[in-house]
Amino acid sequence: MLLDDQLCFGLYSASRAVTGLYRRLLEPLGLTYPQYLVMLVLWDRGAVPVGQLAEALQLDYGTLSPLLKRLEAQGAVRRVRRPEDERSVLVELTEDGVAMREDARGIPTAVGRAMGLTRDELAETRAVLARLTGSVAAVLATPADG
Amino acid sequence: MLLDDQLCFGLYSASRAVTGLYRRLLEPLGLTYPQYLVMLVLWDRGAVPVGQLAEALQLDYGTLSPLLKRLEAQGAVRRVRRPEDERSVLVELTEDGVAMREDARGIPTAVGRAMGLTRDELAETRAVLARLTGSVAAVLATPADG
DNA sequence: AGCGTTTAGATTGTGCACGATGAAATCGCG
DNA sequence: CGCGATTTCATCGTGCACAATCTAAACGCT
Repeated sequence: MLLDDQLCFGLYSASRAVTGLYRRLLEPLGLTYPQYLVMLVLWDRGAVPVGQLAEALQLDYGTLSPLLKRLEAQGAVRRVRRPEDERSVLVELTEDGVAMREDARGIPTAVGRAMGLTRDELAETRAVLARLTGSVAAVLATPADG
Repeated sequence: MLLDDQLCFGLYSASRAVTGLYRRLLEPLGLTYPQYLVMLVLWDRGAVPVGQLAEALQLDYGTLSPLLKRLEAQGAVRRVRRPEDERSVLVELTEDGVAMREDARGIPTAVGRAMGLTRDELAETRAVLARLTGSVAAVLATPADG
């Protein structure tokens, strides 16, 4: 029942440390880490509805709506209601948002370097964490006990 | 530059999934995950000053002060200024706080099961993440570039 | 003793993260 | 066609997480 014996705390610490690293790397771009994740999806896929962002990032509207509002306020994205379905809001990059991609080019490798892991360790850990996330999500998906 | 290719996103997702699992497990105790981490330290060490909690959890006063205030409001801990150094605040368990330990007994194994990893994978991942956290922290400790 | 410095902690402001609720548009079924 | 159900998104409230600022107590140096 000790703190450092539990993987959870390691996970929690590592996640916060990495977020802190992104904070420094993204500060020149004026982005936070979750905002950067949204930009990654948009750079890859182009315009997507809010719901697809929510699914890709596993975040709910309560988190994404104000986040997208801030991204829009700073001119990185635009939100447009889709004419063929007025419920849906399409999030698309502005020119500034497209241009940001250049400024963010070096970030993934910088983060990779800072982590100080071998290529194999990176891949292995990524795979294990994906399995872990899936397993935990499955447990959480069962309504009552777990 | 894809989302799922990056360990960071795996880390971020896994951390949030595990926190969600704790949310469910801790709900009967009326604790959040960070509050539970504080309780773990107190159950292990007894009364400690706020600064030691901050160091153990790698959180700053801005996070801990209100968190401890809430823990005190619900009767799990007490905060007492130390007479021999009035700057320092000692956080100690109340009787209710001590008693909570019993209710929390099953949580670590429940989490371990939900993660669905082998004992070796758990240990290995914990070790890799500790190294990663240290490496990132070292980079962040260097003032400007990284 | 006097006074600047350091230390321990609290407070404030911003931005996630999530549960709960609400509102509008669309769909489906009789 | 009418109307309840579903889908899509926004809003609100609570609780982290962190940077910046502030306060008060203790320390150190002359």
